[in-house]
Amino acid sequence: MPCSAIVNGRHHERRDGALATDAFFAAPTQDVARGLIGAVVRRGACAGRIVETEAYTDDAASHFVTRPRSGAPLMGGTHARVYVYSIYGVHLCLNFTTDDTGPGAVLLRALEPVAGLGVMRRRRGVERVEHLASGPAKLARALGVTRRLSGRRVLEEFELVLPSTPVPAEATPRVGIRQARELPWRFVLVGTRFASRPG
DNA sequence: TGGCCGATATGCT
DNA sequence: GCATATCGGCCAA
Repeated sequence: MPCSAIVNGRHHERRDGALATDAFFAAPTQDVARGLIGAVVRRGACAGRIVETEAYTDDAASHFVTRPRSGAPLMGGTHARVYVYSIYGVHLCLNFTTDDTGPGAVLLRALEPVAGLGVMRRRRGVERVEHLASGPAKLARALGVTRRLSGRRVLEEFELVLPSTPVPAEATPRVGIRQARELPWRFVLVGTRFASRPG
């Protein structure tokens, strides 16, 4: 979705922002989670605006702690890598690893679909656009994520365009966890209809 | 090797 | 709002 900045000799407003770099993911995990709100992530024909994320570090709910064999190596040893995990047997969830000084990953929880809606509908088996990627496992399925992506470099598997103008986001407790519920490390785009649940 | 639990989704009341 | 399918990952034994 790149668009030229110059048309007919005049500068037009840029709708797209900067492409993310590996350095973007080296920052503290909460900053990366917050910074991804409003970004557009693309994989193949499918793209969506990120409207909900969560940060995980070395807290008690983090896979760095609860999955020391499968999750910790990526969360603790890398940034700008894909971390895919399975949950409840039949679901996959998509994370990007963060923080070049310690363990961290951001869970992508919901997208506002912007391209490839037909492919997403086929993969998900639902019609309503609000339901295509309104949850972490729905999102992973809509984008065609597989376990084989885990460990790959994020920017080799996805195109990621960061917002060009500030985007309002709200911080809330994370969803579906029992430990560390008090930490406000879930970020939701203000006013979106595409989150897994209200802010 | 068995048992428990989970960063969920879906369908039904 | 609530029940439950389903199985990978982990650990105790």
